[in-house]
Amino acid sequence: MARPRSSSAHQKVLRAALELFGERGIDGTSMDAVAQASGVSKATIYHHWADKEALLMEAMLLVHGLDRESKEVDTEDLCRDLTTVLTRRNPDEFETERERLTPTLIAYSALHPKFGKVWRDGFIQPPRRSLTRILRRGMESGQLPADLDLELALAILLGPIMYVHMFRRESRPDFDYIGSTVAEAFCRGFAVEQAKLSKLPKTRRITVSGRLR
Amino acid sequence: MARPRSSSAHQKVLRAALELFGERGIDGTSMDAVAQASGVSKATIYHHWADKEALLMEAMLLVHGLDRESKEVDTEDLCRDLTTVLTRRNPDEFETERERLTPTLIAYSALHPKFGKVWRDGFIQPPRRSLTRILRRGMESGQLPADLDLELALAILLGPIMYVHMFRRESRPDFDYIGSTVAEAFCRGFAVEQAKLSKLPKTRRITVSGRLR
DNA sequence: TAGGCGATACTAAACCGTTCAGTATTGAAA
DNA sequence: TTTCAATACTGAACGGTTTAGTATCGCCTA
Repeated sequence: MARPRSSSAHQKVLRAALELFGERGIDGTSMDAVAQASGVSKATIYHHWADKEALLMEAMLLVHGLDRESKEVDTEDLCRDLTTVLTRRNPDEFETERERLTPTLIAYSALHPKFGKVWRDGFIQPPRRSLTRILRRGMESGQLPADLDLELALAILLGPIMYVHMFRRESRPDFDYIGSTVAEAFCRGFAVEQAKLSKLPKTRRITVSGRLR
Repeated sequence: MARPRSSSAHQKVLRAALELFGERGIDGTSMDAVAQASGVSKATIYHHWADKEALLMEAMLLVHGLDRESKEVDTEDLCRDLTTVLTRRNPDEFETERERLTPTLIAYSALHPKFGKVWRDGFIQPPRRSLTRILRRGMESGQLPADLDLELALAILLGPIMYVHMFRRESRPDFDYIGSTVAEAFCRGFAVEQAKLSKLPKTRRITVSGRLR
């Protein structure tokens, strides 16, 4: 028909929104500020997005990567598979923005359950599912204890990475290094062969799913 | 002089603020809402605190426990010491409030560096220091590799607990269980005796401070 | 009787979302 | 190639709401 929407304006707004959301928080960023920073008029912004939340949602999708191919890995080598998933980088170009946005999204998700569900389903669950599949295979093949506490295992694998994301941002840590180290430490700590070699007295053995025995 | 300030009003405001900050976030909580919820007039609130940030600060101190005895532990048993620190509960009565407030504080700290510094110095650093001391002893005594990457070790120890706090709040996890399991897994993964028994091929040995060799 | 207290009104600023007149840009018909 | 209708964009203004913080009252108590 007639004039199509300017995708350049669309992109400029998204970039500016990302920048500002990360810098000042979501509540701390007014639509006027987005308009000014992007150079796109507020009226136009409201033609492209219904409201601030819609803009936030698309910005989040952009920064987290829209594709999210969650290719599965299965190389028989438990530790290698875990490492692969834990060191998998997101399609990056928005790494900085994502890093800065993450704390804000955590808080926002805690306060807005609806948004939180979308965020978690889209970006927290996928790696959890990949890891879960690998762990289950390990349990079935006997490499891991059959009564492994999955929830705890996921926390042990993903927690350190999140921790570093959260508190060591300025020191620009090497996430590949962390991911592989965590995976290997996990395997050492939980793989059945290792457990059998443990010299820890039985009373302090880890049962992993139950408490200490 | 004359009439002293009502400590009851003071407490009521703090409690209400905690409740609301946790429930709606900091930016999402107006001083009017605090006044209404506490039953204390806004004028009185501003007699007790200079501004919203001062109120937030005191509320945070309250919820995190003002005392914070950071008793050191040293029982020659590395793993036991780590477990002790990781399962140390805070003086509780405000557990619920603290749990709810944490995501908000993470975001707020990321956006307000000044506040963030106080928060981290007060409540993130102490356990880190305790653990660091224990880890150093382990390195000196030879129980841990001399070139252990402290930053990474801290992430591995504290990350899983934070992860569970963050994402598994509803499932009411048992933090003592997590703390002790993480400590023991860490010891298995990194203690030198265990490492020597490792059957992993040398090329996949973990050097812990450097990358993979 | 000095000063804390509650109630309420107030200010100045910021916010979101809407509206509108005027201008620029487009695809398609002529 | 020209024309034209349809739509997007700008810039500015505006309404209604909310905010942090101040000010002004009497009332009440240590």
